[in-house]
Amino acid sequence: MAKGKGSDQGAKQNTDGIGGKITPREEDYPQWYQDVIREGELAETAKVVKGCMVIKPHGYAIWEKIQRDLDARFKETGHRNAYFPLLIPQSFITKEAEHVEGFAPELAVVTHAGGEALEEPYVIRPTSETIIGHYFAKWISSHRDLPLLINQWANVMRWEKRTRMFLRTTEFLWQEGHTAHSTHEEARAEVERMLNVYGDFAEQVMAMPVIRGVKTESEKFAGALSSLCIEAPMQDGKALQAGTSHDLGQNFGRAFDVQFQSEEGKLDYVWQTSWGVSTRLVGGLIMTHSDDAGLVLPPRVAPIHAVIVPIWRKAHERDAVFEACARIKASLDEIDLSQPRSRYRDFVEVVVDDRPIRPGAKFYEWERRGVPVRIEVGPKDIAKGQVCVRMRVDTAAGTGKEFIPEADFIAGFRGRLDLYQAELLRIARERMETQTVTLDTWDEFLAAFAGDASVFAWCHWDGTAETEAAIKEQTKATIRCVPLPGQGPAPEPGKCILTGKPSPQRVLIAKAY
RNA sequence: AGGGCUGUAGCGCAGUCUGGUUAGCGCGCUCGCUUCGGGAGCGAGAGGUCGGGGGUUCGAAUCCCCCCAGCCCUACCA
Repeated sequence: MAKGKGSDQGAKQNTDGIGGKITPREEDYPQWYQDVIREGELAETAKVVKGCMVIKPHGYAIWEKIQRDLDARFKETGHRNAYFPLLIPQSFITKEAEHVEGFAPELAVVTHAGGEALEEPYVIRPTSETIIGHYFAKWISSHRDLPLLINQWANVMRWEKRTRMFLRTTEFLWQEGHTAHSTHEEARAEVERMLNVYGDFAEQVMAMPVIRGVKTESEKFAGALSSLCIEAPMQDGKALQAGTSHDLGQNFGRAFDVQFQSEEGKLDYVWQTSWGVSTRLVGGLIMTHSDDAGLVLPPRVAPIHAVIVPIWRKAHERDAVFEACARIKASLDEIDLSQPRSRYRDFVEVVVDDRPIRPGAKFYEWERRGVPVRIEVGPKDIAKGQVCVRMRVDTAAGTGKEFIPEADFIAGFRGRLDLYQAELLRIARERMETQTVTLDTWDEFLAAFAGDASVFAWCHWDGTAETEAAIKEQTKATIRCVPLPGQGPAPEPGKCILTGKPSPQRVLIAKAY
């Protein structure tokens, strides 16, 4: 076998041992996912608490990036943050019939406090519709109090049977928007508006393409009239429900007696919505971009944009190299990455890795952490007034080692990040296209979902829950959503892929996380 | 919740079947010297409730019981 001359050959032979091993995706995708999280120092399983995770600083910093961008978008659309109790009186949960049925199996309940049994147990919130409904009832009495647009950043707990880091943990961090409106039309507009906020965020900030759609009756939120969602394709062809936006109708308004007096003086129940995204997004980020060398981060969610690795041998070189590193960092520090009309200013985050270990070891480490840009500064570079640049992933934003005049590099840095961001989205979209198929026969369908395989399949469906369940039972694939206008193939009638009965349009089917 | 696999140092593992002195190995970690543009070399070190509890035994990482946790497959699930 011919030996590759590229450095990658040597690297592969040494992946176990120093640091941990990252299992290649083709070998074992779930193991790869866990390896990336461990080696990227994103999180670890709590172990001492079932199903929970410890989010480590680098992982949490990504969540903070996500939070900050979304928070600005919520405020931009008129929402205000508030905070409600973690514990909810058990009786609240039971007030909305469908809601309690949906959540009862996964509730954690506090039965004792202060050394005594509680008269009425508290539920640890799995979501806050009920307790927020209670307060909405107190806050709303007139149409002048509407719309009421509230968001909460919080943790919630759902006792899931099976957990996976970031994707489904017992406790997770999220935001939940809760709004109340005087008409159903207005509430529906809000539901759509926030779904689009999520969709835009996923694509623009996370560089994660999504399909926007409507959940089927069996997949919708417990207690909602309907649920909109964004579904993101992962590298293994499975779908990740990355965000949901629910039309709650008047269900919770009735359950919690949230009434308002209209302009005409009539009493009516409010129309409510709720919408949320969670730390699951971090899992989606990992499975959208990362590779066998570890984490890959789009610049807009990267806690660190660039790492500078000083290269030197002799003591007298050291000072000059460190000085150059400090100068380059200072120049990069000044670069403003803020988006137009942003509520917050964002500057380039740079780390100079001056630890006394060999450069190669640093390269591997920062690659595993997903830092977009690596800069090497050595005596030769200083002599030539240049920097050596290597992007985390080869794209149009940069390929291989580039040697660039320092001033040009600084001047082009923001553009480089923007292009890299765009390239990651382009690559993800291309992959989505290759994973997306239009299927018309059940044989094709069975083949596409054989074993552990999954694709994004556009198929006709007769619209019945029975067929939906049959598809799931036979293939483990589920109807992810009925696409919104502009998503997926243009609607045209056809025949259900399983039953042959008439279908008005194709729906998205995939295995799901 | 059912089935399977697993739990020994930070990470990855051997040892368990067939019980027996101070529980090993690789990497990582600490110190020293030489090194430093893709995971350095040599030398000297540190680091362990063998997941937890109970039992059998002269003696348990090893055998038995219970529990906890993780991974995979079902089932369940915004």
